[in-house]
Amino acid sequence: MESKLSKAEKTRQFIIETTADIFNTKGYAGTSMSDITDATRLTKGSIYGNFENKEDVALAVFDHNHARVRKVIQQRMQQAVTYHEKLMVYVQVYDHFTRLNYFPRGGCPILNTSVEADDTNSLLKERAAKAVLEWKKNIQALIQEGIAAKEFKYDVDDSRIALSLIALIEGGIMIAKVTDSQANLNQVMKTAELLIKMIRV
Amino acid sequence: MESKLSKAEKTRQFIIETTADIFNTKGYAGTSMSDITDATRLTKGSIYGNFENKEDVALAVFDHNHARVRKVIQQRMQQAVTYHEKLMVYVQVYDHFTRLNYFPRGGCPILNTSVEADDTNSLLKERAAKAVLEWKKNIQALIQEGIAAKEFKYDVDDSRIALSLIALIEGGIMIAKVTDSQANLNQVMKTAELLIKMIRV
DNA sequence: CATAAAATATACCAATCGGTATATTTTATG
DNA sequence: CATAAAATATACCGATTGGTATATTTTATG
Repeated sequence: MESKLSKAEKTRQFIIETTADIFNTKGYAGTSMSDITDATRLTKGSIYGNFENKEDVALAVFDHNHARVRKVIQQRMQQAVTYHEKLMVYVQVYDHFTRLNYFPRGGCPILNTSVEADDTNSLLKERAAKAVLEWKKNIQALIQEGIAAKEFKYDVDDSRIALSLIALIEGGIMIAKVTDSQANLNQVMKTAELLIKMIRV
Repeated sequence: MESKLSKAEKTRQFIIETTADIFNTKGYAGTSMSDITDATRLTKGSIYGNFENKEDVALAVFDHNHARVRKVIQQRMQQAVTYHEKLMVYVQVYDHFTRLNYFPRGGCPILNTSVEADDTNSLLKERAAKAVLEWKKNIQALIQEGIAAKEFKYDVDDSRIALSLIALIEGGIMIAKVTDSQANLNQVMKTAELLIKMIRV
């Protein structure tokens, strides 16, 4: 019988899922192979049978964590009708950043990976950079469609708005996590809301 | 003769200065004692004679890097006349973030330390949190003085503006560093400028 | 310039690091 | 149910980790 996932594929997925939070809290340098074997209750042989090395696990984990966050956003965005509402999904999601458990423990994987890897690990950096630029592109597309639908002003600087929204979110998360205050993120999200309001016709 | 600094104090300062960039690029977990001895050409005995442990070095290095950034801002702010100009110092400084070498290699120490330490090191986290809240307080004070001087609207939400400015800057730095694009930070700083313009009477 | 104290270097520690070669077990297939 | 292949476990590697006890050197002082 063809099982959907081979044993190894299942193990691989299991390793990724059980170490997802570890990498996202302790970081790449801070996570050891023994952290991985302890958490999975597997041995090194099993880990190295499914991954090339620690970096390879970290890369797969980043993709997994990133996909998880994306999924939450996309899901909510489908419910939204207007483009204004669609953009506001970001504000709403990060307004409940702490409470909701959509997010992997340790916060935003893009932020964590970007900040750790930008000077130390080119492969992880590349993934994080791609994630940021893809995110930017998605927001720009929403704005452009909103313009076409006469919802947003025709001369909106979509690139600037997209980058600023991302910066507010990621910077807001940084502040909220280090000060242990979701309220601080909420205040930043109010400015994000203002930014979105300002581009409406 | 009373020398200003004792030998040990000079060595301590030397260790802090020569490892400042290392900690800020590789992070706390990523920096090893041998990184420190290699860079300083000192031995472990000398390092441990002046610091309790690695964490103790990292804490001193954070204070040093943070003070360095603060100094640049304060210096420029003294030249500014109006409160609008004072707030714009942030925009101007981070508009040249990459070019200028005020900043320690590795980017913003507050961002780096916050993101790494918020789930792993309570002492470093505490320092970073203090730095953020002090920064926030300073911006709020500028806004309040600007209000008193009839330069800013009387009903400005100073807390929200302060947090949003910080978020834009730190989020913008994250984006710029991971995408290797100062231009991305400049676009975010344009929004910061807009934010500052909006509170004027 | 002798001497005590302070600062630095040397030599070492057990533990852990990431990684690998090989043995064992589990799985799929005829 | 035998067998080959795939997956996992065992046992090990040298290097490096953060840290310390002690020896040596440098500094300040009477």
